[in-house]
Amino acid sequence: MTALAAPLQQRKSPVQARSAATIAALHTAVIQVLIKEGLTRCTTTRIAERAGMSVGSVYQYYPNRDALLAAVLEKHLGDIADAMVEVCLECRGRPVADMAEALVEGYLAAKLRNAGESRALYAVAGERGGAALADRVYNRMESAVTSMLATAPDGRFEDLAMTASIALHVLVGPVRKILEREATPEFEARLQRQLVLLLTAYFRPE
Amino acid sequence: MTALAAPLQQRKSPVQARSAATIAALHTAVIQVLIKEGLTRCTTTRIAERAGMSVGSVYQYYPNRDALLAAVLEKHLGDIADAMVEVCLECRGRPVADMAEALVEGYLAAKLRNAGESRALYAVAGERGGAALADRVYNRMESAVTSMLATAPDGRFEDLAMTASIALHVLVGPVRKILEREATPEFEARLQRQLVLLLTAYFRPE
Amino acid sequence: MTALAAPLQQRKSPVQARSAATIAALHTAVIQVLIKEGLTRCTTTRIAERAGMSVGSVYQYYPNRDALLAAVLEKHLGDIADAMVEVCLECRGRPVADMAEALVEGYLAAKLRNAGESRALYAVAGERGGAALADRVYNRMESAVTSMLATAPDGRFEDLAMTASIALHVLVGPVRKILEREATPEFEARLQRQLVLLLTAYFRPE
Amino acid sequence: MTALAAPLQQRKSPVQARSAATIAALHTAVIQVLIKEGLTRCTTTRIAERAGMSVGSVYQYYPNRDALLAAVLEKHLGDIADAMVEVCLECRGRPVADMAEALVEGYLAAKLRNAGESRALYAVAGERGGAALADRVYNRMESAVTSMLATAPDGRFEDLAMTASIALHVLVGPVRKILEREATPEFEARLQRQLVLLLTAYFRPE
DNA sequence: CATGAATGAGTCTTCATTCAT
DNA sequence: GATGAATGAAGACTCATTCAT
Repeated sequence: MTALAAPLQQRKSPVQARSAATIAALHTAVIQVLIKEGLTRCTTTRIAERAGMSVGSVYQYYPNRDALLAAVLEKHLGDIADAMVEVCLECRGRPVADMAEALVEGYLAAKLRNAGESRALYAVAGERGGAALADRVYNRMESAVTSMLATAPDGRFEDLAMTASIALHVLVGPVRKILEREATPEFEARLQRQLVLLLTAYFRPE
Repeated sequence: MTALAAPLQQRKSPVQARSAATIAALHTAVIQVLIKEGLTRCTTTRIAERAGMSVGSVYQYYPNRDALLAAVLEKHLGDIADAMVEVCLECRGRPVADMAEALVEGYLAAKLRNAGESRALYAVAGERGGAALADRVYNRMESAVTSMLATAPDGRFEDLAMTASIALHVLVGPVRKILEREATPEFEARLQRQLVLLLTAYFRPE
Repeated sequence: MTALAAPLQQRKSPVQARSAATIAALHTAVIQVLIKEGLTRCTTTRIAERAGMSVGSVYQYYPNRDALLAAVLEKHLGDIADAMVEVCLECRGRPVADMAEALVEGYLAAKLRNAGESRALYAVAGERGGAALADRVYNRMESAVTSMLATAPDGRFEDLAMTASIALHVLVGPVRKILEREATPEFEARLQRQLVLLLTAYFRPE
Repeated sequence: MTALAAPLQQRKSPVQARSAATIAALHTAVIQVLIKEGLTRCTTTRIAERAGMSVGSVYQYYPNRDALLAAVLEKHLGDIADAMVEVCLECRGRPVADMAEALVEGYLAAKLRNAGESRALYAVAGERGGAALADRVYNRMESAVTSMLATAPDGRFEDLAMTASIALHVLVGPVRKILEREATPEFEARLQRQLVLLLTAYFRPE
């Protein structure tokens, strides 16, 4: 994989119904192969086989391997962003402690919902282009968080946009740590609690 | 690359002096090729060429490509860990605000010192085994941070080890964000300040 | 393309009118794709798309890709042969100088009328079977030229059939040369004049 | 094959001795596969197999298939040009009849010496880039012929350079005709005689 | 010890052809 | 008859690794 950012779109859109199912099957297959074999061995052949179709068909939907991987990553990140945006909308006007909790819980939930998928895609995101893609998605989340924070009755923000950005990126590292090992639910709970404390303290200093 | 975790050690240690220089050249070459060509095109041949030696010689020092990449990643992370451990030792007994500042500044400095290298290695770290390797290194840093925090006269830690772990991992996301784009020094300064506020607030709640 | 000579004929002849139009569209499409993409990338799908029909329909008219290409080549050569035959008929009984001029002018005109097409088909003619096909067509022209030359009042032919054959093949090289580069009209004129001189001298030695 | 003209040179030049032999083996293999299988089926794998080496080795010497084919064509044409240039040098100052004969005989000899090779390469020359390559080589021959003709005591040339060019290209068609079928020696002799007459008449009109 | 040519399995990608709709 | 998605064999090319020199 070289230029993940390149052609993200599918090639054609065959009969919608079948198309959607096929694409879903493809994405699932990518995740599975990624988990089972790793990025390097996540070849078009293996993906097609796993998805129960021929290699040629893969190329009916995506112009090349990179585009397929990028699409899967984009979908994954997009889903998370969607979840976060919703969380942000729900918490408007609430105190920062609530916001902190919602943010942490929402992000953890979204990432852990498909732990395997999340884990598998770190490799894809590390590739050329993966970062740019992630960046785009994170911007959407930052906007949502920024808007939400602005409505907090008890927030004190010296640099609102930056605070929102940090609040979000701060979650990335710890959550990845959990994902990379097999964390116990108990450990998860401790971590979650600490992250809430962290953000709450950050949002309402002193 | 398939199993980054595999054989991390070099094969032999010829006349120490030459060996060290060669290995250094190899590591540098890996970084350069990684930056210029990306992980996929970071081949043994290209690395050897860049390092001014023959492919065969590479195999004199590392059993295979993965081991070489892993060694480079390990060295990179190790250097950062070293820097952080030192920072932690220096700050023992100081107030948490100082610790927060030292931590943030130390990490940022270490990562940004070789921004290209840091950026290039994200892809390697995303591969199979990269996470395990990172984990090992982070544990060392966590210990150092834990020890340091324990000496803070004004700290209040409900869950010290976890706090140390989070304090560290919390820096990962924001710093990566900076690295992935071309951030202005001004932006870096703002980010750094916010991160210090974040950790300070976290270390001394209420 | 493997066996150009294979099945040269179309499969069926549906409502004649539509059929003819479709086939014409197909031939045009072949030429266009050939010019734009080259022989290797002149695929059935691309041809069909260019011709505004589906791949399946192409197979309604030709059993396979080779047959289609062969048909186009045959048509091209056939048209040229037709033009030459006509020229030959018109010049019966005229002096060899007139014949030489008519031959040269006729051939040049026929080839240059669709310079792109002519150029594009060289690749097809180079393939297996292309030569055999060309041979057949050239025989027709040779006959016509032979008949014509036999009526010349001032011709002196030691080996009439051979002379006719050579008179024809002699034009091939120079004309191809013109086609392959972008020749100026002025250059064309010079070449044409020289070819007339050549043939005239050949037809009436001493 | 798409851009024959592209990278004509070999990639590296390994130890000269072996290199030369390997390249020769490769060229021979190309011709053989071309003859046996045709251009389309003249694949890198088949060439390598025929040459008794692995595919990888082919790429040690040529950057891609096109470059290899182009090199073979270039060598072929170059050899012919060499022969023709020599012929031209030998005939300086002689009467045009001698020149005509030398030209015809030289070209025929050069082409028929390796009839199979000549035949096989028509397809390659038909591809994109083949023409440009041929053009370059023909220019060399044209110069030689031009120089030679200028020394003829009995020549009358209205347009010397053009005459030389035509004299050369005029041979292309008829010779190809002979090569494409299995011509009898007797037929060859007749053709040769006629071509000599043709050029002689052309060089010394009236 | 160093070198770098040779190997050949393994990748991605394309395309002629078929056939269910 | 038309359509165009599916197929999968086949091709070009790469690259980790070895080993004779």
